[in-house]
Amino acid sequence: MGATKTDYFSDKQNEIATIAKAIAHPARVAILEYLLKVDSCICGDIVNELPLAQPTVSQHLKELKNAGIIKGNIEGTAICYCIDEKIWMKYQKLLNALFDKYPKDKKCC
Amino acid sequence: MGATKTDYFSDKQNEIATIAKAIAHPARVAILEYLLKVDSCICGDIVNELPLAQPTVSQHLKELKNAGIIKGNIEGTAICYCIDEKIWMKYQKLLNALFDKYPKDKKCC
DNA sequence: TTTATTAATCGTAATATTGCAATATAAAAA
DNA sequence: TTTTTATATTGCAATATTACGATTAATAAA
Repeated sequence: MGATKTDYFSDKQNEIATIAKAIAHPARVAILEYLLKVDSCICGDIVNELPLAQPTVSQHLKELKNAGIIKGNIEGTAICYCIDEKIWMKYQKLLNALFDKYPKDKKCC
Repeated sequence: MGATKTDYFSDKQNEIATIAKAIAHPARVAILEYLLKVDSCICGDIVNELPLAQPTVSQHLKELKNAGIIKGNIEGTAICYCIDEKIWMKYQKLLNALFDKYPKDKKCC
């Protein structure tokens, strides 16, 4: 098979899995860290920052865009990428909500 | 290809990607939420909780174990699963460190 | 010992992901 | 218009993931 049975799970469970999937590749982590570091829109030098071919980087950018994490504005020939603050905060909250569920008073193990 | 070029990225970037990958499936999110909800070691009823076949659940449990997130103690015929608190907290911190990098005073977009 | 019971492993099919060369697209520069 | 520059898309090969039936392994119960 290979296809995830998303129908069997709740919307929230699928959403968390989708967020995690977007971050589940070191190249995409590197892209996000770079966007966070430069603290501005990046026009064009993302490909030069990564040790991957241009089509590969473009594909990873597409996945981040599909997840809503980043957005791109056309700026002449280049495209200006940056993190979507609203979605970024939303995803942080969703992941934290999962991690915060750990009980304060553990009863075993 | 299909194989991630982990050599090209930093240990931290790979680590974050690995954590995210472990959570990047709704079944694994469901397993974690269940373990968090019952707040105790679970001996045997994880398979019944999920809408997937036993070998599939076993495989997902294996991935969570490989990521270090859960641990299993043999308890008679059953196996007692629970979340590894230390790793759980560590992963929360690592993900939060990434999300917290968002600049307080954004300069563009 | 024989018979459940529970979970892991094996084998395999279907699908997804990763990566890149080649090509296409679109806008700026000459 | 032609050329350059920057990014996207296509097509494909290699590998990974997801899922499950069949089987195995290990312990408990009869």
